[in-house]
Amino acid sequence: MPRRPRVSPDRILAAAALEFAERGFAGARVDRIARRARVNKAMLYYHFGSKAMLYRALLRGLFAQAGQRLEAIARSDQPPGAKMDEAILVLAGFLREHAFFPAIMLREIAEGGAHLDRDTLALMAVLPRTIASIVVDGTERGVFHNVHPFFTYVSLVAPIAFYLASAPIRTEVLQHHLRAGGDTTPDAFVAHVQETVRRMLVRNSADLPRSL
Amino acid sequence: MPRRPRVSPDRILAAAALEFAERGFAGARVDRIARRARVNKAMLYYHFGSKAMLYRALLRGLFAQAGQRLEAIARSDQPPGAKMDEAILVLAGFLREHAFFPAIMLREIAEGGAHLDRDTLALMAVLPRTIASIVVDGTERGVFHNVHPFFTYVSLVAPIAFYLASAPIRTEVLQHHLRAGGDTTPDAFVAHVQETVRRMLVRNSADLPRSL
DNA sequence: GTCTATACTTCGATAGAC
DNA sequence: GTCTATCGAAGTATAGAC
Repeated sequence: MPRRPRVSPDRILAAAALEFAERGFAGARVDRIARRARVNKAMLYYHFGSKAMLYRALLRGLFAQAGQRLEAIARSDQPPGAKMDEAILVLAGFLREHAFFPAIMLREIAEGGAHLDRDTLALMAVLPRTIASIVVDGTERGVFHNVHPFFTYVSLVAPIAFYLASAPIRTEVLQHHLRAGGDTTPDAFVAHVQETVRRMLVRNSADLPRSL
Repeated sequence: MPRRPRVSPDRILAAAALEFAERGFAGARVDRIARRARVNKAMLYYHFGSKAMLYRALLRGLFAQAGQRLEAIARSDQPPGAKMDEAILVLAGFLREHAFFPAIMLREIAEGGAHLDRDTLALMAVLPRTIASIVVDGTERGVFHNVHPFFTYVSLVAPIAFYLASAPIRTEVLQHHLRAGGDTTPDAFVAHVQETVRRMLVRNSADLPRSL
């Protein structure tokens, strides 16, 4: 059973990810994507049909994978607090593995989903729903403080995406000697978000790690 | 002393704000901005020189105003905890007054400051620096837990900008019956961020409001 | 300061050979 | 499946009259 050649589409998707992250949907140039993928433009259209379809194919893959990882954690057999800790770690890990993804997320929020179809939107909605399910579970079991499930999602995904996507502008600001941000590492920031969410959700201070 | 006519430039800036927020720098169309401002394109170029200069003029004004409001709070005579509470309220208030601003902020982070000059970058950097100064002050006075000042800034600005900018996509998701987010209000979300940051910064649980 | 008409460029997409 | 060449639309910017 001969498998279809996957190398060309995959290289195009990888190139598109970089281009869309750096320039946004409107700013991305199909010629540049093709060149970066070392494929000619006609090939790109042959595989994906249009710029918009290429964009959606990219986002579907990204959100599907991220959603699956989070859902696995939600299904796992751990106390809610541990699930939340791991969810933050895994989501941040996914965004760091795909360094172009944070910028695309921020842009897509700002864009209001203008270039997305129903399917892609549905895959995107898995993320907040999964985090919300962990929050609801913890609240019902009485181990979490009563916090709005969707607010919890925003409180963790926004800082992570914002922090990771802001690396270029922080470098820019540093080069101009404007000093805002200082020295930080992604590891430290993810730990900070975990700690923040723990403090946000904890019921009694006895459960808090270290010194509150 | 005759003052120059400010109505045309102001209308152009207002129209540009909407266009850049909805479509981003690359997606924005100068024709559309001119039409929305009810001036012809030549007028726009007469006042602002180019699309990029118009964009920068808009961002300078926005960040200058926002920065001034935050700095006034930092200078005020209040305990650090009250300053932080008010800083969040005022920053969120500013973003809500200028409903197009959150989307522009997210886009500019993703863009890596590509269309900004040194001046605009400097005005932008005032925001994290001012929040950081409040955190450092509170930590030195011993009323705040030792949290990274820049992390604190990201932890409050990112959720607020993300939440406010996500209104269109949340509406979109709701219309497709995908249910993620549910019923929320900006007021409730801002209160949530205040509470989150309080819990993040508080030293002893006795200082925590309500039941922790 | 304000307008119309247009020059010049870039971009998404496709035709058609192999 | 892969390529070259190119079309037509859309975009930024400006010339030049008033």
